[in-house]
Amino acid sequence: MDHLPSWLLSQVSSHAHRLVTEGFGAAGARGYHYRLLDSLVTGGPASQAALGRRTGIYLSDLVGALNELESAGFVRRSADPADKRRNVVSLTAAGRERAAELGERAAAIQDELLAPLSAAEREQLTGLLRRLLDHHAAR
Amino acid sequence: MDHLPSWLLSQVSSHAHRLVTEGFGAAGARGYHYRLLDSLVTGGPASQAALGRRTGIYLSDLVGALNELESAGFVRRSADPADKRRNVVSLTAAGRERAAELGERAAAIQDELLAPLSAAEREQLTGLLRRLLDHHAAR
DNA sequence: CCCTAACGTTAGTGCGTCCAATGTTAGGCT
DNA sequence: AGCCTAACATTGGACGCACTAACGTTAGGG
Repeated sequence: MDHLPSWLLSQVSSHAHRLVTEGFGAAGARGYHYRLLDSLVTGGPASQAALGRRTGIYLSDLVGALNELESAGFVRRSADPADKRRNVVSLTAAGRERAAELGERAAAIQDELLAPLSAAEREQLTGLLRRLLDHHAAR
Repeated sequence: MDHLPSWLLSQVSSHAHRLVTEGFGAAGARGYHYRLLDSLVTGGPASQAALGRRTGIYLSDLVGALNELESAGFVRRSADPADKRRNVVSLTAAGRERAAELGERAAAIQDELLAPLSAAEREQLTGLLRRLLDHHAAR
């Protein structure tokens, strides 16, 4: 069975997931929080629908995650004057700090996950994964 | 964010997971079933504890998965005469057939998942993943 | 002979992904 | 203008997988 890439992938991903939930969990966060904050940092404010497209998170799950981030003061929902259907989600100052904090944790997690690989191998891996992702993300 | 391997890994793994659950789900199975049947084919009969070690499935989850496989007639639990604590889990004839059927599906899923990669690249990928897995599986 | 460890089982948690249904608002078509 | 369809935010639910805690039973070593 250990010859099948999907098995390997799921096993490695399971370890990765454990590292991520441990690392973020120790800070009282989870994967969705980081994904959202990071997307807001690099992509700017956006409606929830746009945020969902950017992060790959389902709209229904986004609601809950944003509720958590909002009541923690990291994020703000404001009505879009140009389109009353939309909430414009943006970072607060605290949210920007939080994003930086979680970013550092993410880097540490990265390092632990990829510990056995050289820098060149890490790039190889990300290149291959990226191509797989691009292929499948295109539906 | 798309520069972080753990993000890539989780995204790719998410697509892989979707393909797997779709592929197996269409046959009324799920990942645990295939993992277990395959492990029984390649590793022979074993106690549940040993099976858990071989597949990486938690003992507690194994119970449920084996219940499903057993009531479908694919697997048999028999008391180990040498150790009354153990159940020896073994394949039935139907189970062997089922394993072959799911194996074919697994191969098709593989192919779909790795479609954009050449044979050499697939080996590169599995090599890298395997090294990550070995590193982290060693606790 | 007792203590500890291994075994199988039950129950419950958490995260991430996904689907279905609802009410609201925008925008295109006629 | 009015209608219809699509987009948006939200709720409530489901499932797969990983993981923990607790329990009773049995083996085996000190």
